[in-house]
Amino acid sequence: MSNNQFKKSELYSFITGKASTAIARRLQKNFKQAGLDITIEQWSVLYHLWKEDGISQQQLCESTFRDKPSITRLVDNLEKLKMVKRVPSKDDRRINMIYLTPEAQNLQEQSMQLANQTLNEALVGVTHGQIEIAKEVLQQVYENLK
Amino acid sequence: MSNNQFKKSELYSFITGKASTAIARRLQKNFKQAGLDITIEQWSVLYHLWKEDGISQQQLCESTFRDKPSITRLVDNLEKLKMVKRVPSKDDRRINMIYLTPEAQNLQEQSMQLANQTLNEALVGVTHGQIEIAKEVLQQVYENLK
DNA sequence: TCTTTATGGTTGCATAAACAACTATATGTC
DNA sequence: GACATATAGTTGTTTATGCAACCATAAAGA
Repeated sequence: MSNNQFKKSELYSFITGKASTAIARRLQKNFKQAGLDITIEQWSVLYHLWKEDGISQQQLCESTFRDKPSITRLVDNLEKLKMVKRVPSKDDRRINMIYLTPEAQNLQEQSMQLANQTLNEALVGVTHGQIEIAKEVLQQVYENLK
Repeated sequence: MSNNQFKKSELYSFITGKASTAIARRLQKNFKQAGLDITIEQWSVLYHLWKEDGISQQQLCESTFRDKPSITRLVDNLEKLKMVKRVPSKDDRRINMIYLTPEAQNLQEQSMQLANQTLNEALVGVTHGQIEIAKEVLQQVYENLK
């Protein structure tokens, strides 16, 4: 039942997120090297819009696990970069629907390829089975705390 | 040999670090609730000083996986909070040795207890064996990219 | 309908990160 | 010893986060 007893040391890098920080830095570096001038946080917003275009800021909050002010400002910056457009909803005037511009649509293929490449770099020497378990653990942690 | 073929979807939350973000938020919340007024980033610096007091900023960069400007400013803020003190090295005048104040020494027990509690909250329903594998994966990712 | 409450989004403020450029001191080489 | 190079730390700028407070609109309840 309880995890109370096991050894915690070395587990604190979990908290500081060294692994995901390292992945994020590498992805950013790979973007830059390819001449892609967006931040990974902006990319994470585009990623969800590529899956479904025209969703509200609130939906972006949930799918990117960010709070409302963060999304407001990421959308601000993406709008400045002419990557997305805010379109007021006709049904509910509180809602902004966020749409990709053609320019952002063009980034999908290249950036996803760079993301895949980055994951491959990250996972050298890790087996498929280990990855599956790590995914399960991280998913469970997220479910426990969200 | 190659991880090229396996399914990448759902793995992108690895990049965005949803799990470690969730842990960090919960730890911050637990600190706050206990009346501990430090950020988790400041805590991560103190954590390494509790393990070894009187190390240089450069050593803190390496152990916390942060760059030099980040450590400069974290130490700035910790100094304002009277948690640490910069002491110029006599051997090498480029170096600041960072020492805990008694006040910071007193925080160790309580904050580590809160960190353990947070990990327990995070790992509910996860087995010891799964945790070991997740640790190995994250460690390998870090080694691959650092 | 009028009032309360909930929801979607924005703004202000403090902290932190990434990157580049910089200063000061040490080390290595001729 | 003089000059080049490396190392330790700081500063400036842009972007992002977390939290609280706020505004506008919608939905629910009396």
